[in-house]
Amino acid sequence: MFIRSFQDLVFAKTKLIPCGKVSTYKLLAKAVGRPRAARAVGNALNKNCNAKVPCHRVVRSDGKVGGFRDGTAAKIKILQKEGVEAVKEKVSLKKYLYKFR
DNA sequence: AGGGTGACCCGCT
DNA sequence: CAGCGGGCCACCC
Repeated sequence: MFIRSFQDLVFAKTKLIPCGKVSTYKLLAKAVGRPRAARAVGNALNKNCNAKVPCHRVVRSDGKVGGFRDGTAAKIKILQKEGVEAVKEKVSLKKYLYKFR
């Protein structure tokens, strides 16, 4: 299918995040060509949390897990299942950060 | 068409 | 180092 909007582009990139890794809203925004649209990225994921899109693997640039449609706690729970350790709702980007190229 | 919202980021205090 | 405010962008009403 074809990408017809900024949102779809965000989903496409989010799907590329491998299991056990995480990415940030800002990096995602940059990957889609809108380095300043980190906010819009979060908005997009919030309205389209599909099972095909691992939106739970997207965290804030400071390492905080950020928010989640089903609750921050649930997001952390999933991340831990994936193998990502979260302390005080924060993850080590130095270890789990996945960079786009 | 205009205004308000949101899973954010950066800078200043 | 932590907290507060403003700025930015895309989507919905």
